[in-house]
Amino acid sequence: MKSNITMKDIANKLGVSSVTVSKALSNKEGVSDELKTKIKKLAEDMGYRYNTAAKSIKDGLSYNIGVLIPERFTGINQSFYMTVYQHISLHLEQYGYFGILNILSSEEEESLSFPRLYNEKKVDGIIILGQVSKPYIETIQSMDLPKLFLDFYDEHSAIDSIVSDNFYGAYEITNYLIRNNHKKIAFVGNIYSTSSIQDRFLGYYKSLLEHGLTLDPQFILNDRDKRGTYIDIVLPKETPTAFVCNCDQVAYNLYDRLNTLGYRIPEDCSVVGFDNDIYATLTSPKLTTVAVDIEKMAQLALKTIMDKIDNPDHKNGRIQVQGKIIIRDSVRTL
Amino acid sequence: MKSNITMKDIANKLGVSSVTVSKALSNKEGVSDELKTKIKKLAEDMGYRYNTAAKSIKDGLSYNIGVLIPERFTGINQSFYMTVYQHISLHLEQYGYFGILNILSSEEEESLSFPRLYNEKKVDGIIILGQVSKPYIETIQSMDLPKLFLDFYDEHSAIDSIVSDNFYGAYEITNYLIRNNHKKIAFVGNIYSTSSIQDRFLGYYKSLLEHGLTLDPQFILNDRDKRGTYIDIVLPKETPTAFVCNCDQVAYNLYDRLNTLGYRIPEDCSVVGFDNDIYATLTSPKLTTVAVDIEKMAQLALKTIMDKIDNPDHKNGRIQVQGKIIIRDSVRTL
DNA sequence: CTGAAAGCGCTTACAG
DNA sequence: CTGAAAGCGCTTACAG
Repeated sequence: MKSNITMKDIANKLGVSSVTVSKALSNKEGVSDELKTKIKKLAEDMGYRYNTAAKSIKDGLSYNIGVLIPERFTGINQSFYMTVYQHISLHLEQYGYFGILNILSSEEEESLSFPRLYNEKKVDGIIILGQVSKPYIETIQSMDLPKLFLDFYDEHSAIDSIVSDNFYGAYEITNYLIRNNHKKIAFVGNIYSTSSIQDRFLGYYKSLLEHGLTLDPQFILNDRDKRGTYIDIVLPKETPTAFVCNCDQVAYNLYDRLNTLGYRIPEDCSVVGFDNDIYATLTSPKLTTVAVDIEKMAQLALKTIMDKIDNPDHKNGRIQVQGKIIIRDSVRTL
Repeated sequence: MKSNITMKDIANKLGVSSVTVSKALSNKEGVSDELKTKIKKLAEDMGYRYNTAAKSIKDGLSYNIGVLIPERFTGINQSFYMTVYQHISLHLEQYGYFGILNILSSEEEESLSFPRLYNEKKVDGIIILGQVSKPYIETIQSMDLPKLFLDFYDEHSAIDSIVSDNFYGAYEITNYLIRNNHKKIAFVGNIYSTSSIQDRFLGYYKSLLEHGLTLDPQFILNDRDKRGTYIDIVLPKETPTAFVCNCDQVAYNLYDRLNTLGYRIPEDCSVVGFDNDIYATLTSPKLTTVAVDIEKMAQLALKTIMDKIDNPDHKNGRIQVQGKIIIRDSVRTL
């Protein structure tokens, strides 16, 4: 099987023109059925493969979508974004597209450089998966390409985004704790860190408000520093009966902390998380949490970016995807 | 900033030819330094982006590497291959390449269809990450493209492969158990399932042989069915004092099983794993295991595939990357 | 139904 | 040092 068969090669063998071969292989009008069949058969036999690059250069599309993940979200213990990427990659199939992963290094983010993906016109659109710094958002905004934020958003930015419904998710799971007669409920997370955490915090707060519970500032527990590195969680003087953690991994960290201090879960303290990722089922007891609908987020993200490729003026604004509470064994009824 | 600036646009503005612009931007000989600087400056100002597709069509290279992962290795709880993919994606940077993930569906694997990645000439080489069926190996072999097996190999296939040193890794961790005075040591894994598991089993066996211990067939415990789905692990009549699990996830499953049956780890039973993935540190007690050098595997895989792109006759054969034992808390000295 | 011509954006080989 | 010509593999618009 010779390398690099082109339409011309097929055309020559059959004594027709490459235009005819092109039409036949892409099922266009204007070729007799007989010839069409003959061409397809020969193409198959010769091991012909379509050269996408040639098409790309014609219509200015790469048929690739870029997924940009900031380096700090790609640690060995943070499989969430890779799982999202996996779903995206799977659904790209139905659009005839492929996905290119570009991990954004911290240096690039700080020096505000464009991702290589962009400089080399490798993609027709780009999904930014995971919060980037404010200045870098401007860099992204200046890119001449359809773009979409996934799993975060920025108030000042006009860029479309798709997020899980952090606010109502946290609201509902806090309601669940209150229905189980908890009153001293702490929130675990750095509420200045990302918009997701902030929204989850506010959902938690809304639930407290609705139930006439006061928000004790001591019950907002920090889980990470400014750069996103996890820190030891410091418990307040009075131990809460329940903890709303901003994500499952932090719930996992909290389990450790509580165990070390001699508290049993859920006998002494109830804990809930958010994300329903691998940490939720690997802990003991298994974690009650809010499941993010990764499937739907990936699907919507692709639909949106494809719409924008077709029509650059297409606007979706911020779309929130509802999650659902998964009840496991980490909450006790008081 | 106008969309789609080309070299011609820059050339027109400066009253030079596009050939000169091409030379200037790629730092070729034959343009005065003065003009070169002027061209680069203008390109920057105009927001020019290089069109890789045009280059692709010239030299027949896509500057992409494909990573093919069989669907069954991409479950929510199987982050290992995604981690490997992540490392690959990171190292691709230094070659000026990008990575395209193609998850191979079970239907494609069964119907022996080429991955879409191949049919559309999207990549210059392909890394198959995770064992595929024997018939599908032949399909891969018939692909007219540099290819490499990562984390598995096939004896009949002439395709280069990079694997972690399963044999010696298992050998050494079994030695470690024996040094801790264990004598009744079981192996957990379906030894007909993949070459990795087989090799790990044989390393375990070598250790037994060397220490004059007999291999009791009842001490080979099955962990999965033919299709790779995990099954309940059935313990032998006489309980071993130690278990060599073929991977960390199975060790995790075994922990569950042993706990249910009332055995404590490591007081009653010692357990070791393989891979040092997320399961190793999320279990309690933390798992003593063999760390696979993902970093080095990814690096070698890329080096090899790039060598093959440069020279299709390049042959590496099977390369084994040494792992190392990570001692944690799941083994007790008898 | 079939095909010659032109063009997508770049590079290479050659001429001046 | 600079550029006209040809070509990579395909498609589109048009002519026959």
